[in-house]
Amino acid sequence: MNLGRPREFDIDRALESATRQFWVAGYEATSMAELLAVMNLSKSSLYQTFGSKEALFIRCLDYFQTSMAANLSSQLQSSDSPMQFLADYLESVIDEASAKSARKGCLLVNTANELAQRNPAVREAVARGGEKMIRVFVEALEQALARGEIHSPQSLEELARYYFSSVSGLRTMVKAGASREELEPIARLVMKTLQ
Amino acid sequence: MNLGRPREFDIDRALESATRQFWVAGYEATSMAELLAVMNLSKSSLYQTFGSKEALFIRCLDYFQTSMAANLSSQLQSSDSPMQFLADYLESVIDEASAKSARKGCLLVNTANELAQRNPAVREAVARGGEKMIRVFVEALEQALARGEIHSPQSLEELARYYFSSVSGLRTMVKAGASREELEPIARLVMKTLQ
DNA sequence: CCACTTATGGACCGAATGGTCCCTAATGGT
DNA sequence: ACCATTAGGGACCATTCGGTCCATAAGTGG
Repeated sequence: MNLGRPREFDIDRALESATRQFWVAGYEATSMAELLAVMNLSKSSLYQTFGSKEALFIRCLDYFQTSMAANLSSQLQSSDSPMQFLADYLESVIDEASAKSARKGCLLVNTANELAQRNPAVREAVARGGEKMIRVFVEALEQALARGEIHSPQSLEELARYYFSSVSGLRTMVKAGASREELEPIARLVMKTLQ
Repeated sequence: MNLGRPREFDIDRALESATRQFWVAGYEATSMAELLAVMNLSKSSLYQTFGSKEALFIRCLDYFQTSMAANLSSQLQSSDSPMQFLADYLESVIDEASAKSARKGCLLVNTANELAQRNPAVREAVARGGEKMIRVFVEALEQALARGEIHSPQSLEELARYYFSSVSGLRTMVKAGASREELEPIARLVMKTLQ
């Protein structure tokens, strides 16, 4: 039984717009006014549905996390080789360096740096998302191991964390303005370390 | 000829206080009111001396960069071995993970992620600072090479950038709440890659 | 059709934002 | 002594911030 006036907007669409805004500008630099504009909502709808800026942000983090992990998983599945998948992802990070559009990076990494350590709820959401990404990387490494493409004595868990950390580092370099020429050798070293 | 009433505060001391504040809270989340408090200045003094929040911030970035590079250099000099110096620095990053106090990371890395790509002047200041740190790392690697502690065929420049990127990645992991146990294996992999 | 519930638009809010301005204080040069 | 120049205290400013509230609209179940 669905009582009351029906909602006129789609929550997921609204979340997607909000997520993009937070992604580009960060949490602090995004105002409620901007969110209302991109989500195309009235103030009361937003507050009634999401409660507060912070609550909305955490919803966005989870939304991002979910779609990001699904995306990565499907890319892994459709990839020829798991190691190639990992190399391709590094490459896509580097591609942002020469992109004309905003280098927005990864919302989880941005958030980890901006306010994860100041806000416990945010930190947990970031940790959840990071863990999900790492699970995908572990899966890729498992496949690689089965194919004999990995000879490292490290645990796959550790390798996946190393890879995730390396991605985060590359992302920081991209944001700081590093060039593709500077980043490529780094990515190659990372891939070499995995094998 | 020094005309006019003499300044009653020490610019470097004021910069140091401001830097610490930006370091802990980030740019957006630091208000002028907080800056006035920690710098112990009146509004007019601050605006007369530094011009604006953004200009002050860039002064802070340069202040940070200078003292940071000097610090690293002296640590390298007083270290037993250059590779040990690099390993120690990674360890100091990891130490923050178990620290009770705020995990403030590195102001340059924080800034790269928060607003380097939105603000060109800031991006340049961050790039300057990053380059300075990389110079120290290159120096360490040169000493290590001379001692025969490096066998990698990579250029030292590339290795130094790899190392810097790895530090940035570790810092992100720390901010996201990773534990020392998760971080140690990453640091070991990084050091292994350098050799 | 009515009662109830939920959604929406938008006026309104106090507090905080970064920044300006003016008046007075303190110095050096002449 | 006095004037030019710079420093400092703090009132003041428009704007923006995140958030609340209320009247009205739009549905559903009885």
